[in-house]
Amino acid sequence: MTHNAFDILKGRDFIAQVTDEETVRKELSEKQMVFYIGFDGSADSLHAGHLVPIMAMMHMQLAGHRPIGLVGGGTTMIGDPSGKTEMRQLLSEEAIRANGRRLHAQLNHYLRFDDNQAIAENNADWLLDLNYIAFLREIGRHFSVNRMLSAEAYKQRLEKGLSFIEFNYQLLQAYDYLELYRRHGCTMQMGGDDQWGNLLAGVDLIRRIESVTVHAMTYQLLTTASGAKMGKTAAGAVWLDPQKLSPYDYYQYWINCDDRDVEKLLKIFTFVPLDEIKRLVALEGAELREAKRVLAYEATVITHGETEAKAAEAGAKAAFSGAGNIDAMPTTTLPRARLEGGLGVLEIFTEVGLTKSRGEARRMLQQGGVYVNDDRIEQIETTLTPTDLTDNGIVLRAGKKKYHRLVFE
RNA sequence: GGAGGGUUGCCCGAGCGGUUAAAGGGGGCUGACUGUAAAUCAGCUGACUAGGUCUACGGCGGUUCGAAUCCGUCACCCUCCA
Repeated sequence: MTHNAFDILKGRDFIAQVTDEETVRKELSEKQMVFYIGFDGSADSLHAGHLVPIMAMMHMQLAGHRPIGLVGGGTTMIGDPSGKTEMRQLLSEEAIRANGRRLHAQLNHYLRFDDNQAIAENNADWLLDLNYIAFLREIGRHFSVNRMLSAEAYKQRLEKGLSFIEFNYQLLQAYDYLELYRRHGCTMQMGGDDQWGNLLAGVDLIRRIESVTVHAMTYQLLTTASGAKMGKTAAGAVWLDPQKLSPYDYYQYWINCDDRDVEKLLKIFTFVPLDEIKRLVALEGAELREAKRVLAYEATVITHGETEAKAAEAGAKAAFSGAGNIDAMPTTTLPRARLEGGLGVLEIFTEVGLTKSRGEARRMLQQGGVYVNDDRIEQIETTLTPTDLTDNGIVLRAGKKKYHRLVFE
């Protein structure tokens, strides 16, 4: 086993492209490197898609390197057109600032910032007050429009339309790198593979202005076996903020992954050693669920901590295999009087969020997807009363996988 | 600045005065099969006091017994010309 960060990342299939593999590998094994990853400030929480860069940063930090978590308070004012089909809604400065603070707070769960082991920056600090003319003279002159236009990242947008504000994005990101090089001696930028062009722009800029060779590395853009982007579901992003997505649901997201993705996900989203992963994914058929359990548990530990991960696991066991702790299921507490008065099944399913509307609850019931205490409900008018109580509560289930427990006081 | 094209449900996309809550596809949901997997098949997929009403085809206004469909206007997007 090696402790070289490069080999670790490579072994776990993070890496897509590197400016100079040999030099990067060498530098990573010989000295502490300061590196940065930028996070877009357009949402108020990170989501599972961001975990790839976060995990990469964690591996790097564990190997002794120093991460800079850059929040794009300035660049988000512009919007990165790379790989996007259309221009994003521009947010207010205030909203972007608030998002930036929350993102830094979240990064703090994953990286150790004490003793300056990691650095939190926000490019609003140097971008917002830039002088346009000075910027053009110092930075703009180093950029070739011809080359920018030929970049893959802009191809799609050249057909659909690209505004000048977005076209500037790359210059700003390159300038960020320069700034971080100057402030902190940062010599490596990492990012998703769609960022390759932007990263290289920064490398070029630093070479031209500072006559120094710095590096860039991209990690794979993950898609699931069925072709969807990692970290997105039809219901929305898989948020890392427990307020926005409960640890129970977070655990469910991972355990429900496609068989074909387990190995990839274990490598990227957990710290499980490679030979252990090899053993886990060698399991066949239903046995593979053991690997998924490890994946879900470990991933949940990283984001929500051990206590929450155990609770999520116990809740899942209670729901799906009759063992575990029934109290750990998603639960809503209601006044006992409501139960005594009779709780309409359609109402309560909608109230706890198992269905979005009464209409949906009705439809699901008609299709046989509404269960109370594991009994299928057939009558639309069914109401729950104290006789339905088992173990002091009532377990509602929508379809096969969505459980919710009611308790009364 | 000029000419033309466009804006439809979660997404793509048909419709071009009534029979359109709006074809078709994707996605999603439920059921069957299973392993909380995939694939497959079937059904469903605006809301509500559920068979009756309300809201919906970029915004507003108009014509008409009746409009997503016609007219005016505003906004945004695209293409070509300057």
